Amino acid sequence: MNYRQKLILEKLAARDYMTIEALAQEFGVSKMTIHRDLAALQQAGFVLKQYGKVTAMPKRNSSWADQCQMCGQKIKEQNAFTLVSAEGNLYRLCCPHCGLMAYRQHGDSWQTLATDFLHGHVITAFQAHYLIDLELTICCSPTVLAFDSRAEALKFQKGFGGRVVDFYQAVEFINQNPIRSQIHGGSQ
Amino acid sequence: MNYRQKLILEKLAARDYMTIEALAQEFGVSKMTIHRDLAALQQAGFVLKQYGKVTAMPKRNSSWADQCQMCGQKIKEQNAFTLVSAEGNLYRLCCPHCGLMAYRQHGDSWQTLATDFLHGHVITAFQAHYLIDLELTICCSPTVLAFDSRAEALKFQKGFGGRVVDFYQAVEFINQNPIRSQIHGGSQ
DNA sequence: CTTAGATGTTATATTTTGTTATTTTTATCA
DNA sequence: TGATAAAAATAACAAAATATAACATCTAAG
Repeated sequence: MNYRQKLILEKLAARDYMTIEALAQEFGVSKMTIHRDLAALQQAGFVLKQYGKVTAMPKRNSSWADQCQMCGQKIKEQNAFTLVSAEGNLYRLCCPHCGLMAYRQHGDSWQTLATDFLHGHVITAFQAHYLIDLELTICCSPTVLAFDSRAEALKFQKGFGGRVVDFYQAVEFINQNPIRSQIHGGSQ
Repeated sequence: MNYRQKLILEKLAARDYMTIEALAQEFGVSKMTIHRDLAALQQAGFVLKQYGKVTAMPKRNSSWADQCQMCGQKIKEQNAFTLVSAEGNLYRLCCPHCGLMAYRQHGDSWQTLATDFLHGHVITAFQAHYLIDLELTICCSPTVLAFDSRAEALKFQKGFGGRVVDFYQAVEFINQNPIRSQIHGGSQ
């Protein structure tokens, strides 16, 4: 990353977004050069290029939301779900149920993280095991629980029933089960 | 380090960056000589050469984050990962899992440090040995543990399974996001 | 005088940037 | 919708800026 690219990031930190045109003007350089800078920055995961403008990727260590952006409930770390959409928006959800719904809405996500329900550690959502259709309601209904270990998920299932599925099967499950609270209508 | 090189460092401490051209002028010396000075300073880790410009390396005594900048968890020193990117930004991560993910994002980094999981001392990440695919979850999943000694990593592996790999293999492991129905399947 | 180390000069390689032509995306209107 | 125009992105190439290598020159110490 060169010095101009660093400056671009600093400018972006202050504003909401910037146009390619404006950046080219400010640095007295061609738009092509800015395009190249932004391509590099996007490659490195710092910004998001968007037809004429750039937005900064969210800083994930600041302003950690404590309300679910899907259903509004207070988020408990033990069950939390985090999603960074391809558009660069950060979503914090209260549980895999809301997390998977958000994933469905924002589809092509840049990063998706779930929390192991038993140990409370963070897991890559794609690799997690999900327990659905179980005889227990935690947080939202229909309840979905995330587990790191399939063995533990199966043990949990012994007591509470349901099915242990992978990420995409869980998304499919959410798709088929109409739910009550939905914030945005936009889906593709 | 000669006297002129010491002066270059002093000048850089004051400003954000300097051009090779300007330095050559200020010292009344050819650009080639400045190039040689900067090559030496960069070799010693004091500056960063950047096609026409030099910037000083960051001072690492400032604002030591205690939250992982990848997943947000509180950082335990025993497992911490530190990354100084080429442009001088400091990243603190909770474990090698997040550390390697950050490395993937920030690519060519100036300095990358892991912590030996058993003894807690800092090691150069490139020289460390990593245990992946193991039957134990620490901090994040998929768990990656860093060891200074390969022998100790192998002993650890005896009990908890997994594979001992080098830095680049570990990065490769993190790069892959396989959708696996079973994580702790004892793969060798 | 000889030699080692530092510096300068020149030629060549590499990187970065700008320009143009072409393709892709978005907006507009019937 | 679907056709069309406008805006923006991309690719390919040429030009400019910078870096590097090889060698020449200078200086100081022995």
